[in-house]
Amino acid sequence: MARIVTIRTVAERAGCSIATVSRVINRSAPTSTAVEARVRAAVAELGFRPSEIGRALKTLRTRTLGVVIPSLTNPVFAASVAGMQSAARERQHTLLLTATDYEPGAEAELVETLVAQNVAGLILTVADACENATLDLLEAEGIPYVLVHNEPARPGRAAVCVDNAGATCALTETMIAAGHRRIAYLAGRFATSDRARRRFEGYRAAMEAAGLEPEGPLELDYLGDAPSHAEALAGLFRAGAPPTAALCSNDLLALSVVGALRTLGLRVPDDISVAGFDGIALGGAVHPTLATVDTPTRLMGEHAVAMLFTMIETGATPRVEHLPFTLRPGGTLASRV
Amino acid sequence: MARIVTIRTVAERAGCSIATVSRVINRSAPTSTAVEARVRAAVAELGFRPSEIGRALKTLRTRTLGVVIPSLTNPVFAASVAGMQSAARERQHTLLLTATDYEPGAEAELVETLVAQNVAGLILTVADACENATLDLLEAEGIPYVLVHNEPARPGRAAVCVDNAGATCALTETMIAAGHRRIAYLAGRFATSDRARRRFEGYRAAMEAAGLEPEGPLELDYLGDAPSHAEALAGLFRAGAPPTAALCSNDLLALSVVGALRTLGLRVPDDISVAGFDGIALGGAVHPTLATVDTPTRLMGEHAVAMLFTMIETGATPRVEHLPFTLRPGGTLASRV
DNA sequence: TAAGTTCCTGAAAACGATTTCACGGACTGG
DNA sequence: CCAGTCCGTGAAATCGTTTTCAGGAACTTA
Repeated sequence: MARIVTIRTVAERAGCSIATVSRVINRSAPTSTAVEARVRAAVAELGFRPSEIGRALKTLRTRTLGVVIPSLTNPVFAASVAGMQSAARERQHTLLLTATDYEPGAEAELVETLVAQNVAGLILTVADACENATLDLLEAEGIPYVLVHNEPARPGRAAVCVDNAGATCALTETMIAAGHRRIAYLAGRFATSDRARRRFEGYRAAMEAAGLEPEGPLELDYLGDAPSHAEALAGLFRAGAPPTAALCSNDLLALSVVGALRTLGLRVPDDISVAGFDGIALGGAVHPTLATVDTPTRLMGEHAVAMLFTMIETGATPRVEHLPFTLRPGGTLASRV
Repeated sequence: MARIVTIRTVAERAGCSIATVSRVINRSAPTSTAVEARVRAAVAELGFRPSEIGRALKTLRTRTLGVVIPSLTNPVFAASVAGMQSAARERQHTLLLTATDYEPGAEAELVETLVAQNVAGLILTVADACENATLDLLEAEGIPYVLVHNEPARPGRAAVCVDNAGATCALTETMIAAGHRRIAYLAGRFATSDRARRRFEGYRAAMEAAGLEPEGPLELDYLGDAPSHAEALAGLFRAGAPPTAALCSNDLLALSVVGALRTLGLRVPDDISVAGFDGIALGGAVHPTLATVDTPTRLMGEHAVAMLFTMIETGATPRVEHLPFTLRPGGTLASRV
């Protein structure tokens, strides 16, 4: 039923060949004004839109970018995808979106699916940006890609990210300056996030620089709910000297931790301070507001698309772009001086 | 560079024709075990994946579903897209995702783009499901689509949604039962959401049934921030008899309103109760927790995909599927008895 | 006027798959 | 042993574009 009007229909109507129609549509070669007018009229009357598939088959290039993220449920990824979508739309491209749902083997499979669709390029957030056979494959095949959120240690991989270690270091220094000495580090599962590892490094560096003993990390199930977190956290306070502050590897975790602490009868920030990482919008809507590292999530998505396009068009060599972060003060972080 | 290995390469390697390779891959016709083994070996050795584009051109049908939503930034839409993605993946399909960013003319343009890509079907959340030229166009072209979140008054449009009016009515009744008499209704811009209108109807019905005077709706800028909301809300309380409760047309608005009320020096729920609609996860993470209507957002996305597939495969006639909602009690809603 | 340019146009060959059609070989049954 | 079936296979057409190549008309220039 759909797509009954092809370039051939238009050519017939305009009384010319399909080659000429193609030329008019793409302005790929000069045409006489008379013919051009007839073709444009025919296109309008028939409501013709060239099939992206026919075009893609010939050129072996689509106007589509493949996206692989862990999950849309995390507002961080949702925001960066929103940025990608808007940047892609500006360039007349669309997004082929896939999510791994934190399933280990899914990355490779999804990338394969996307490559089979001849995407012009890929934007990914992966579990591990260093040892990653899938990325190696993309490089071997010469398919351009950009990482978002990931911060590859190894050079040669294109990425848009923040300085995770530096930001966490700065945040930790702020906590230390506020008088905290025993600061716990809570992380989502390291296995699914090299970012959590980088952030932990920043925490450790700051603690050691201040002559303090870094703890943890205490790994919490990323997908866990507040009750399961409460149980895990209770252990921290059975010890002789409980922490006065908890640094969480991301905001979603931090919000869950605040809730869990509340169920344990602890007041935030009076009994314990909490801080997160990411800067999701809702951190500012809750009470007390969440102290965190504000990262330009949406902008990261936009920049990733921009970088991907320059790679596609100019064959530019991959590079890592660090976007600025800011420390966002919040009610969950109190002074102990 | 990419995709140098085609079905022809495989045929050569396996010593047979491309037709046979196609048959083996798709099991579309019986083949001798010897040939089949050779083909499978060749496929594996060469790492061949059939081009979706070549396939699509011949069959005029892709394994892709087009999605149009207002914005990924709203967790409601992010969650339903997550559901779509997972349901689509189960059926070996991918999502071509687009967002209007609440821009009025964008719907038509995005649908056109998606149709040009020969999507197998579309899933949309539109501003107005009744008077909608874009949907009429899809019907005229015979392209299957399913609405999500929208609740079309007019029959003949496929949709997955909740009973917006009924749910709001039930929520309003709960508030009335809790002793509230003056209940304000706060809505995002009606222009961009027929859902907000349906919900308001439910509120009005419940108020009138209880012999109370419905108010408003007070339209707040959906994209506005807490300060701008605070200003608008201040007016409500300058009047002689301020409301004791505020019903918001969605959770994001409700959270923002709670924050705005706080800046006005009003305590929630002591001075005023607040309730939302949608049931976003973060409503349960804040303190006090947000009273709301819990809608199965992710499930709606999954069901939309399921419905779309039955329409595609069996040509089933469009129908509206109502999913159940539940009233979620929360700390923002206090009793006035 | 003849020859050489330029410019516009159309015929036809891709691109990578699916699918129809026909053919040959290996059966089966009388 | 022959006719009739059946099954596996390959050649070729097809899907909707873009692009190359060559030809013809309309010029310019000598």
